[in-house]
Amino acid sequence: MAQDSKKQVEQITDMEADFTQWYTDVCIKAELIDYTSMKGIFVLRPYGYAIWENIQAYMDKKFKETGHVNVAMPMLIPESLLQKEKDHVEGFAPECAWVTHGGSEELEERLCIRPTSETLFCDHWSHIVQSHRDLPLLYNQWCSVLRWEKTSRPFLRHREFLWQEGHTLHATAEEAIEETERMWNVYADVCENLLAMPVVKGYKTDKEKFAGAERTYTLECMMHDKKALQNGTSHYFGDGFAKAFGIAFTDKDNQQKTPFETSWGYSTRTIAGIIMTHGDNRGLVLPPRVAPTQVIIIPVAQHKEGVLEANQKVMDTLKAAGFRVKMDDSDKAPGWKFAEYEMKGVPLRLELGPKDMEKNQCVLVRRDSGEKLFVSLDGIGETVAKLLDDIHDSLYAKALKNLQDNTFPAYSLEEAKKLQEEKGGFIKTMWCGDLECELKMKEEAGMSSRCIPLEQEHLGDVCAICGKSAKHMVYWGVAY
RNA sequence: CGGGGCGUGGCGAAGCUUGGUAUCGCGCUUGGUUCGGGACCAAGAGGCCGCGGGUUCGAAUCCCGCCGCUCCGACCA
Repeated sequence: MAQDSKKQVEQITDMEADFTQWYTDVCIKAELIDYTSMKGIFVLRPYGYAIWENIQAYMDKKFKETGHVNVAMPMLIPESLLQKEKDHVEGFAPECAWVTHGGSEELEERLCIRPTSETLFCDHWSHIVQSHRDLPLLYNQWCSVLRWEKTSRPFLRHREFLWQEGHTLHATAEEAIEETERMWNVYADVCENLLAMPVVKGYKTDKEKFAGAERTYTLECMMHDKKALQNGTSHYFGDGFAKAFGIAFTDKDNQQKTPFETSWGYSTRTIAGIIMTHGDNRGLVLPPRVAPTQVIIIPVAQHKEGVLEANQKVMDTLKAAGFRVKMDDSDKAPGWKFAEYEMKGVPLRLELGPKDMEKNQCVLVRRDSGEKLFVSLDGIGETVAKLLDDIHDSLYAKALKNLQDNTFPAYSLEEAKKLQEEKGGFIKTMWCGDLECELKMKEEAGMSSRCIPLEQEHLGDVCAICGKSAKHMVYWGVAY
């Protein structure tokens, strides 16, 4: 037994010993991802991709319910197009990859592989928008984008990554702002109700906002190591892009007007969030609503008469009830299977052997708590449904506690620095709104502003950094 | 882009100091015994030792150059 448990811990580095290594181990050993011969470009393996597919299915439904349609834009952006909006090109040009040749011939104009598609949507819209009757345009696309990052890590920062990018165009600023906030709320719903990840909702400071945006709304999550992960952003562009691209429409009053734009994106980065929010030293812990397999059935003593049939019957019942269920009837030892599916984060394990068959019961084991339950096979569907909901709720509660327990107010730069060094997490302070203070916080305490939360608290009247009159309460933290 | 670490069957490593037939564990294949927390026995398969050059009778090992991965910084919607 001692040897067995030793073998288990050798598989995955303890997160307390080396959080970074733990994270990488989980990504690889849970078979989410594989490295390729290209730096920063990864294979999403079937199990990892299946998580994304579940997120995709949930989000796509929400997008369509809120009136959006999917489109497919080109992968390449001519340099001249990218350069039309000044802030935008300054933000993205340094990390663009360029296509310079077609076959053996050098191109007259080089083409950027899309790092994001604002410019493509704008160019397209400038062709098709004429009347107020053409608005709003509520578009979304599922695609991959390329950003030539200097350092990369699985899910957290890829050079190529999968995401969705929504782009919308509206007749009025009010409508566009409403849309930006609507999609921000959709993202919050995804985080909380699908992924069991509590969020801090707020908007970015000027320093941290998206290149070309007037306002960036963000969702900030806290990871197990108390670092911040930005999980979904929604941008209000005003009419800046529309003006730069010459998009105009004739309004009801026969006046030429410039429309207002939004964009919002959510990427596979969220899978890093799932891992670092819920995972433990045995591996991945998946929230039930995105888990590719919600219940893994492990027949015990499967060579004995009737065991496989009994297990098959339970699987059929659960499948018919709409659960994602698998049975592992391979000839591996049961202990191996237990460890394997724990590493892969399957929320519930169902064991069924001869002893259970006699009693018309099975064993259910929760991945999140390890709790072992002996339950009747009658009404197994209802039992599983309730347990999966319980697991979701307790994962959320645990993550929320981590967020709350590690968020601290500070009233001076010195205090913020000390809190960051000793405790980590989110530090909230009052702030005057000046860039210099933001830079000073980064310089002295190593923290960037995470967001100006929607729910403001009055911690005092003056900026914790410079002592001048305060404008907002800000969350600070070390970010991924 | 700066600093550290590492490149040897699928994975993890030993061998390198002191040059001389490619080793070990896990995994994989086949057969058998097992089966309620990572089973056991037996027989097998699998290698441009990261790449290129040099020294040498002979290089995984020594020398020069390059490439890649990884961690920590800086940078990053």
